[in-house]
Amino acid sequence: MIKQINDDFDLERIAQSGQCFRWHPQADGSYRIMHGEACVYVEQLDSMHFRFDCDEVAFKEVWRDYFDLNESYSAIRARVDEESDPFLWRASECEKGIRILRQDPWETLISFIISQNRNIPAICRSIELLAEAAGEEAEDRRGRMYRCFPSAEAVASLTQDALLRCKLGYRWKYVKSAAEAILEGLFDLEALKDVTDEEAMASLVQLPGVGPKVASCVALFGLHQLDAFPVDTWMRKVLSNEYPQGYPFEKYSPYNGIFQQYLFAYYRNRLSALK
DNA sequence: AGGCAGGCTTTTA
DNA sequence: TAAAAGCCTGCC
Repeated sequence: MIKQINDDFDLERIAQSGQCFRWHPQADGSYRIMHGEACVYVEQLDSMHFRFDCDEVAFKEVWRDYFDLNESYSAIRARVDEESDPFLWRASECEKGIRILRQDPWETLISFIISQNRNIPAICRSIELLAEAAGEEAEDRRGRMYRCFPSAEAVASLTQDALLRCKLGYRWKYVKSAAEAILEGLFDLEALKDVTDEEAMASLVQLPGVGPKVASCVALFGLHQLDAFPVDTWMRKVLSNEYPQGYPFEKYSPYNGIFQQYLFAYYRNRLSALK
């Protein structure tokens, strides 16, 4: 099924943006993308055309929403002025095509708890091991098996040893207690979609192993709060090197998170070697 | 009280 | 050997 998308949409840039960990490049040039219970193959044919290996119903009910295709990123990007903010302008020109995926809040929470103090290949490996250990098995459209992201119940039932075999290290306790809090109804992730990003952050940081960085990633990537602005080691460098007099958050509200993605990707993927 | 050093598992380059 | 999309604890 071929779709024409008339907006910023670049699979490779999204894959390298660090927001998703279950996009697997295939030999045929497509990505195999797992999301909750679902799996799809997507191939970019040119700047506007994409082959989705799924039926129309799945596209309408799952993937159009997941890729946030009802939002115009080019319109949001047009808010940046080359004269007044040349660094962000260059970053957004170079990285246009990134979109903020509407990922599952639970999967996002666990993924970013796992991400702390680790690089991306290691994060992806732990998530696959966790899916292997506790996720339901399913078959994709090409007849290959895959593992869904495991439920809170399945994760909560894993032993310390099983979690350590997923290479979680000291984070195993954080993963387990987050799963237990959700399972016991002490923590309602879905309800956080309806509160402000400040309130969601305040709530998320109460979970053990969740600090400001992980909480803002969950708000942005899992709750689709587009104003959330994760600050990690790379963003600290961007802010101190490029915006020593302060970053204009008010100017880009309520889309600070989208611009954060351009800055982060631009700095990490293109400029880091130069500095 | 609030800031800061040190520790934490493992992988990657 | 250092750094990696950090966070927690304990100390001052």
